[in-house]
Amino acid sequence: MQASADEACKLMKVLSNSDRMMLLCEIGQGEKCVSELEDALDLHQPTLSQQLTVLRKEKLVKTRREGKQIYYSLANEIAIAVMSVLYKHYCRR
Amino acid sequence: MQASADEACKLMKVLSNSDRMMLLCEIGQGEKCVSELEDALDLHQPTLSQQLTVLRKEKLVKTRREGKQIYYSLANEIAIAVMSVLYKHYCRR
DNA sequence: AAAATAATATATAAATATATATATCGATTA
DNA sequence: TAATCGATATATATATTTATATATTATTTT
Repeated sequence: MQASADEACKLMKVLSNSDRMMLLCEIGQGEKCVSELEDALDLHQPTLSQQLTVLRKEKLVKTRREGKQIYYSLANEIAIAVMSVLYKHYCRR
Repeated sequence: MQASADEACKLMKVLSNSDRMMLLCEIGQGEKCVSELEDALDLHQPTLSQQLTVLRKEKLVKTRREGKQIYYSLANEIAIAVMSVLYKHYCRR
């Protein structure tokens, strides 16, 4: 039980930051490159990059390079399922 | 969007601690008093009490006193819905 | 091909938040 | 009023966030 709780918690930790949350929402609407995310979210570039690094390390997103740009997309079913529950309750109104 | 993300995040923060997570699982199986939770989770009493305080303040649980004992039960539908998704993925295997 | 530029990432330090331990307090009942 | 159950205060330890500066990789321009 401790082990399962730790795993679940790890996901909750990644989701417990509103910048990361909004990044996931944006990326969820379709693959986005970093500068598009920067425009959408109004964050300083290093802050954005740091939060994207967290999402990458925890395997919530995957990346693909195309020239100078790096494109991000969602990569984790469980996270998507949780986000969907949250969306229904906090956004769909 | 910022506002919705903040609200959702607040819930994620409460869930991003494995002690609180396990407390919610225990309480989810039926109302429990503090000493029962203490036996189930093997935490120092103040730690337990502090985490229960967080759950109370964020309205994830409600309490009822019966004599000296205080009984805890779940009180938040959204949290229950998220826990249920997590349970399916991390525990039901 | 070297230099300049654009897009993104990393290092590090300071600021802030969270968790934990020890001690103490308050309420209820016997 | 003593014993039990649970909450709170406070100090310390630890983790997270944020800002500033710098590095990396790819593309243009010369």
